[in-house]
Amino acid sequence: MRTEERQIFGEYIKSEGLKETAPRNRILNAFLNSEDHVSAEDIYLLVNRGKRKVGFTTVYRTMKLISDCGLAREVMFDDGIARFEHTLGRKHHHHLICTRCRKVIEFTSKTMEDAEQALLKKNEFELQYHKYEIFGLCKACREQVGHK
Amino acid sequence: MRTEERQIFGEYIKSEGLKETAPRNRILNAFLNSEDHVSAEDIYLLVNRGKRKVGFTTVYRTMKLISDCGLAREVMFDDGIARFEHTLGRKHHHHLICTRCRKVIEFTSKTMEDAEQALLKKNEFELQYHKYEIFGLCKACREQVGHK
DNA sequence: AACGAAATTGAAAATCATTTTCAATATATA
DNA sequence: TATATATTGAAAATGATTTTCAATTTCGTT
Ligand SMILES: [Mn+2]
Ligand SMILES: [Mn+2]
Ligand SMILES: [Zn+2]
Ligand SMILES: [Zn+2]
Repeated sequence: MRTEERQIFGEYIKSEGLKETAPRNRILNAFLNSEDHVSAEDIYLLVNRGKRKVGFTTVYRTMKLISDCGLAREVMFDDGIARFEHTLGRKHHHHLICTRCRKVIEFTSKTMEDAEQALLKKNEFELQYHKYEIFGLCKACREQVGHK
Repeated sequence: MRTEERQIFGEYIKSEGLKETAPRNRILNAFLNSEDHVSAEDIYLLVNRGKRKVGFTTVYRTMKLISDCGLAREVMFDDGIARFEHTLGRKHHHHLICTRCRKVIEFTSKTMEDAEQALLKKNEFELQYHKYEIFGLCKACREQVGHK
């Protein structure tokens, strides 16, 4: 499984004159088997469930490679912890983040993108990247907290 | 000048059983005389231009008081440095940030706010706060960099 | 005006995610 | 297999912010 991703990573490694190693493959596997928005620590824990250990440093370095070759994107919410999400075959999107249970809902909005285009034009601003994050309570948490 | 702000701060200090001190007043003055989006370091430098020195710790602590009493809001862009902006009499807004010269343009958009409302309703999500930050090149930088 | 309880100050140490350093180890090409 | 080059990971460094704590200041009460 995840043949395409592994191939992209392998080719990137080769093209950069880097070497294929066991730690790198284990980290790539952990990431490919993970759900969205995993931190370096998440990966570190996933990768080190067995006997052989991989260091934190290598996790950080390899997640950078995985990002650089186009398989992941680093997102930074409000807690100072970088997280990685899959990018292959995924569309650009933004996030609704539950401050209680940390659930993340992804969204896109044509209306908003259009409004942004107009805004950029009006301010003669050239977009490089943007982040739109909405923090609050998800449905489940809202019910548990008793907000109406 | 800035009578109202000083009064709000003074009343907050009193109501919390805190004490009015020279360092606090100097930091408040520096903030009140500053433009938007100043960092703790900015305030530290402004406050320490003269003879008497105020420590970094006190700047951080006092900026928290200034925020807590409603005169400032802490905003965190992409560089890991907290900045403070004035809130008294200002409307909610978001930011266009030039990655080259660090100029910040504030904006609001009724269209976007409406789209967000629809999004929140659709996802049964209760808003607490949100951030919308657009990074790119301002007009001046675009011209200097030679982007069309 | 002086007293004294309580708050404040700021230098230094701690925090915490992430990065850098560097000696030991692994990979890949000849 | 030899060798050049890249990788690893423990430990130290980083950098913004917070915490600690002994010395100092504030302010209501004598
Ligand atoms: Mn996402
Ligand atoms: Mn602003
Ligand atoms: Zn939730
Ligand atoms: Zn600019």
